[in-house]
Amino acid sequence: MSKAPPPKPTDSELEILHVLWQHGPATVRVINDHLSQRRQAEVGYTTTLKILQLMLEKGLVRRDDADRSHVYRAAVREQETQGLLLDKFVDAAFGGSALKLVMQALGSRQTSADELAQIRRLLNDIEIQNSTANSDDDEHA
Amino acid sequence: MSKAPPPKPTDSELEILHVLWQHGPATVRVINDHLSQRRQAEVGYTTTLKILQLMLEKGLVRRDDADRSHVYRAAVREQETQGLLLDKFVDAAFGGSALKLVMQALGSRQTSADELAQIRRLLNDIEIQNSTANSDDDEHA
DNA sequence: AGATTATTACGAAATATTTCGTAGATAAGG
DNA sequence: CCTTATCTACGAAATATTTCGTAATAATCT
Repeated sequence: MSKAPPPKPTDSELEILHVLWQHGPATVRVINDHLSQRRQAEVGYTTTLKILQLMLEKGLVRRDDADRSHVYRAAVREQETQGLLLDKFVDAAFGGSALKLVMQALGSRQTSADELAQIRRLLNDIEIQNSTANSDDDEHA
Repeated sequence: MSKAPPPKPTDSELEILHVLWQHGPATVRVINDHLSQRRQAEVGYTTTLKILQLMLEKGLVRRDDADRSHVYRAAVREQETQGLLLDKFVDAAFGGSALKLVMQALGSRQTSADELAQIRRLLNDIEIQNSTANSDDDEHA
């Protein structure tokens, strides 16, 4: 009885997680520099520090405080976190229909031929999985 | 000079918009009943009223106050609103990559054969549009 | 009419999130 | 050693969102 899954990150927390996922473990200074670049305005150093401290309490990051400048790293995986957020978002914005979301994402923006090809490959993979999983239905073939 | 596009709805506002999109114009009472059902706990009547009043100011809903019980209706379209939210979400959660979002949505959940077929149709449509839109490049053919 | 009920308007408390200032400690430079 | 810079911890202000209580008004019922 010790598992309390980390909660859904807030917007700021997610922004920090992006930095950690892409950059790897980093100090507050490094993270803050990245955030400041990503936005128009400077981000206060202690603002970033504070959010990281809150994230630590929530279990979203871990830290190594061996040195004076603590080093933070993500404690949640990118894909899992995105999956969690996606579930919530599908519910909130698309009434739970992932299909509608995909249709909207593909329909209302320009998608390159290369990306379309990737999606087709994924569709093929999924159908193969579906058919092997359903082999009871198909056994006559 | 009179266009101020309605802002991104909050979570509660979106929940109300869902009711209005599905049910059509409705009174506070009706909307509140729907919300109360959708959740575990009762929602205070004046809570719903208050949010609707704020939504009115923001231009997210319109109201007919001819009768004593005002009738509210959505002032933003479902698809447009979802598109707006999707853009923000793709940026925040997937670093701007709609492709990643689609892959995640399709990959990490079960998708029926019927849904897969719908997506294939959409992909075909998009490719046709891409090729006719690019006819400048292809005119030599 | 008088009492009860339903409704709107409005202020403000409750909650969540973001932001920053200040204090204290530690390191680094001169 | 003293000054300056950097860092952490912490409190709290600023902002956004949600929730609800109260008062005023209008409709309904007996």
